[in-house]
Amino acid sequence: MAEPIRPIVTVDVALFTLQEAGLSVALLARDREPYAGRPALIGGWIHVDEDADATATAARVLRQKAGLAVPYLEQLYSFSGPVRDPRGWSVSIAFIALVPAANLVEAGHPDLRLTAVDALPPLPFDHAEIIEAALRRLRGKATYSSLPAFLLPEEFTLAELHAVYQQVIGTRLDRASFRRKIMDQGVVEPVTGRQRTGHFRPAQLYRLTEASLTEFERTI
Amino acid sequence: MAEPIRPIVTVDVALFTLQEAGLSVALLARDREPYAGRPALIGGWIHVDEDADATATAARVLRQKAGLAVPYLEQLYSFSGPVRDPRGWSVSIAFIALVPAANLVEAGHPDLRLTAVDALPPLPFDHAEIIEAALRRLRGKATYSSLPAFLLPEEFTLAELHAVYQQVIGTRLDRASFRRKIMDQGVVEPVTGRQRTGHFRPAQLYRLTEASLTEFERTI
DNA sequence: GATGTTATTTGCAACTTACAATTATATAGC
DNA sequence: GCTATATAATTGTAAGTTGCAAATAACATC
Repeated sequence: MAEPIRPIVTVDVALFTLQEAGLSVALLARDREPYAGRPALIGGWIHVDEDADATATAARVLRQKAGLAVPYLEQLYSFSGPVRDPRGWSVSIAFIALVPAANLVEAGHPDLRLTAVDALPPLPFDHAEIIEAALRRLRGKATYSSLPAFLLPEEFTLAELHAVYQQVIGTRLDRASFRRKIMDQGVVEPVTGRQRTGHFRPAQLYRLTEASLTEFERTI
Repeated sequence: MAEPIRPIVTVDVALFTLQEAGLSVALLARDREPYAGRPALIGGWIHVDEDADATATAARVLRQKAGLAVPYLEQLYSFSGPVRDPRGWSVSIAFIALVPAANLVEAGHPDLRLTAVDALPPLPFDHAEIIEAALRRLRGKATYSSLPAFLLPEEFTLAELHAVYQQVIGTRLDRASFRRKIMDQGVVEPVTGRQRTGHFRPAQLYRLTEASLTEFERTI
């Protein structure tokens, strides 16, 4: 039996960061057809001669097209079908990446355009759907993991962490309960001696205890 | 620029059911090379001329190779890389399916072999890794959703549901707390009038209130 | 009707969470 | 220096959850 026709396989990354305008996604003008010039998710082909897996493709595409190494990269879902790409039956292995805003400004490609997730333009392919799914995952995981911390630089205050969780989840969270949870779960550790000083009482600086995602304990 | 080489794309399904031996996965002897004759996950190629998306491929493969329509089918993760398949750089879009044991016995293909997840044989490709990831997802979602209920027939007693959750999660759960949670979250509704009668006090029969997965409420 | 067994509910202590108020600590102005 | 001010961090408490144990309910069988 002859081998069936192979679909097109690409990787797309929903790269999130936090700006004044709120949670934002990075869009990049497409450099070729279809939809050349239109802003879209950062994406590209798998290179079977160099990529160790799809995650490596995502990391390479982020590096080559956006000039970035991201502190958090997670596979989201694979979108597929005959019509999502005009070139034919296709699979997009979609990823979520989180990056502190400072990294994007310093290291990011100048063509990157950050758009608040509540003010997205029309997007090519099914990229709107991918961003929607990414937001659902992001908001879901924020309720039981350290995920939102990857939107902050390595050292941060608990007040900043609190604010980031609220922005990601989209609701107000009690200050005292939030601190207790984060401390009890051992998500962060104080950076000994280091305090952020402003005009008022200085805040203790913390960092994540784990370089990777930590999930909170939960019972049924 | 020439289009890059397309990887192989297949779909693999980790089909779970519950037997006396505990949570089990369905394995099927492979009908062609590579690894012809070896038991492996149910899987197959995407047919770009008939499949609406990868989920449709998974449903078609389950129907054609296992004779089954499953009440629960969810995309798990895409596994990829140059060495997982001897034919070359490949992507497997992996799925989780749950089915009540009775369905498998009645409708399932006779070649299906059910193997307890704690007694798996060596498996071809990265199927052991896929099953491991599927179990992690299954156990994770069991703590905050109706997922394990899809291993039961449409009508079930709360004692049965309790037992299934315990088997999936792998720990003892308090009877009273479990009942309260399931009832408070509105996961099930009583089948009015219907009771399962045995030798002792008959148990109320319930069914899921939603045909699809329901997640429990949770706060950070 | 007494007994055995499973189904279901109840009571309560321990633990969590939401909300409000209090205490702590810096700068800035005088 | 002392006070005002603003943010950081903790504490107190009521309301809600969960874990554990015991009590109550309902049927079949003898």
